[in-house]
Amino acid sequence: MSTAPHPIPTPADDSRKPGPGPVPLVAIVGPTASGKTSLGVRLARKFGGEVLACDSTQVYRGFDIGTAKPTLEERGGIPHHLIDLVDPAFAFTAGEYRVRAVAVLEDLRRRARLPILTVGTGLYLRALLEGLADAPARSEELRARLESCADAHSLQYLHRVLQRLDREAALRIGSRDRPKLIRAIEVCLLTGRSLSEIHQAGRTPLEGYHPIKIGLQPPRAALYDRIGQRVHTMIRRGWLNEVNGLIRGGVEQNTKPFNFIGYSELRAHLEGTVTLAAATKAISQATRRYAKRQITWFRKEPLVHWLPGFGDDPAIAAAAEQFVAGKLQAGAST
RNA sequence: GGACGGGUGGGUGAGUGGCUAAAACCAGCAGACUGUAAAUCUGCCGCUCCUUGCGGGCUACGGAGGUUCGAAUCCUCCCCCGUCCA
Repeated sequence: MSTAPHPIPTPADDSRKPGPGPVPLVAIVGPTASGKTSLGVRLARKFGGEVLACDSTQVYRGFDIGTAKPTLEERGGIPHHLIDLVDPAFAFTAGEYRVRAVAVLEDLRRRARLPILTVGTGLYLRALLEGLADAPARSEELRARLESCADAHSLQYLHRVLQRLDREAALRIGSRDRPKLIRAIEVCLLTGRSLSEIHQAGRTPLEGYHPIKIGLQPPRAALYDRIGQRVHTMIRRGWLNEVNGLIRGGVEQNTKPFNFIGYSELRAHLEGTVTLAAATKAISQATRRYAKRQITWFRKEPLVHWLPGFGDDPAIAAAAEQFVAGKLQAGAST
């Protein structure tokens, strides 16, 4: 047992907070290709749940195969939420995700269904569960100015600007980390307060849910192997056609989802710049690096019950079911 | 058979006598990350020892010898690869 029990509300708590008590929420974390989708559907079937994707890429309409969006068949009749929310030109963010996810959670609560999150994007899970600081959303105009400022001068220049605005953030953020520099400066200029100050003020965590977190941790070599296979499968399923359709449909090359792993590589192949073999190799490699970053992030995630294999491995799935059943029972008996 | 070109650390590849455990890039590993996060950034990356230091030892540039205070770098022979000529 790698998780500590969740705090059980005492009568005193209940009297202070009238209304329905905390409700369980299952989150399956793990790197790409670890079998989260399959496990999510299985748990949903078993426990009367619905799946919520927690993935920054699956929210984009039209980007299906490359983002490993579950097919209708894979969904097995289980409702899936937080998929296909926006068009490619839209810059979807963690803040936006939180708002949408909370709405879905409330809906499931009303209908007494168990939410099951399949989490590929650690930041989004954190934004949902722990909240984000009270910082403003991105401002496209301001960012455009900061971007051109970075181009005109240098990233070092932006870093010096940040030093003046927010010494602490400047120490934390590398002088070559463009997106983070820009966000920190953006927040300072928008609010007149420093990002560090805003962070210190704290976050507002999600209330009324107690998370049951399961982590999938297949052996590294097996995971890398499966990633390679999956890239081929995706191509066999028509990923190239998908990319072709997006291009012909007028989706701009510089939109956010076109920079997801695979899309730019396949676009290059369609334009004749690289062979399919080279593109495939590059995609597998990028996916492996991505999986590694996810693993690094999830290692720090608190209170995760780790299982040493793929989510579609029957033994692992059975262990997950057992764990969730135990947690649900413990929660129900209070 | 002859003429060239080449064999460098997991890969590509720089390096022509000391500043070289050997550039750079890739792969790999580890880490960071509060509104672009499938993004972005950072560190490590021959082995080993300790008093963890711009520290010591060992091994390393196809192989074996040699020249030299000192060689991945020069010489000799051998092996292998590529291109061309027969």
